[in-house]
Amino acid sequence: MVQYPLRPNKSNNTRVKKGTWNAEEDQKLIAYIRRYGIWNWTHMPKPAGLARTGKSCRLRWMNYLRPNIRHGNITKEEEDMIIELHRLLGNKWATIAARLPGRTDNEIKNYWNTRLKKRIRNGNKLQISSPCNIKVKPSLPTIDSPKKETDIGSRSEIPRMSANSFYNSYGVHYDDKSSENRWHSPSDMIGEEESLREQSLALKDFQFAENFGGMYIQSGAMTPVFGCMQHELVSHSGSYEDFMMDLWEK
DNA sequence: AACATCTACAACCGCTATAAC
DNA sequence: TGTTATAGCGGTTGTAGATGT
Repeated sequence: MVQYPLRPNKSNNTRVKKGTWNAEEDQKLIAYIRRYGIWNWTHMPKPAGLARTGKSCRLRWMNYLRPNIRHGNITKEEEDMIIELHRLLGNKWATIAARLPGRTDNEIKNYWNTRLKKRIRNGNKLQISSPCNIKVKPSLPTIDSPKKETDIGSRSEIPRMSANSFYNSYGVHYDDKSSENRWHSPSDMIGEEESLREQSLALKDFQFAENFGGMYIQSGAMTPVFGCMQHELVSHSGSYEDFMMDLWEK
């Protein structure tokens, strides 16, 4: 869509392509991540054979190529959730996106800016067809820092560990040992029923979902830092504190 | 049919947070 | 403690396609 010319990259004098990604570039990025995983966005483009910045690769992956992205129209239910969550959180697009499985922050931001905002501007009240029953509670403290009540929705709500950027940025985990040699996705691993259960959790307990959302939605399939699989996250029967303690003791 | 305007959305940019050194 | 590298977020831009005149 957006077409930009190749520009010289100041740092290494290579030419960096900008603008819309084509199918060949998508294939290169997918193939590379399938083979090597995501180790460093900045240094990935060159070995992947892409004349793109790491930032551009990350954006393309996160917003379009990542498994489990839902392409297509926003449903009425999703719209209701966006409206309600925006009312509660403001422009915290990433946080709102974490409540809507398969939707990206960019997509939600665009939807708001191009459709919903206009309705407000025109003086039409945004009516929610069915209440979402979302309650915002004071946040739980994170592992390494106390929580402020006003900090709802910020990135700091995701439990931090030394390698936090690892699971934050790794949209997926590819298991070479898998006999089927294919991507794992939350629905692959935990099944539709568990996926629905997770969504239900998200609605029932905002904060619980906040912490799960950071790991589950952003990391896609697995949290290697914790050494546990997604189905362990969603099937944990105890409280959030119990869950975190279990992880630390592992 | 030709042109103007609008809409949707992919992708960019600048900034901040965090980790590593 | 300061600096640097990296990832992530939110605001904004640019353009293809749709719609209106």
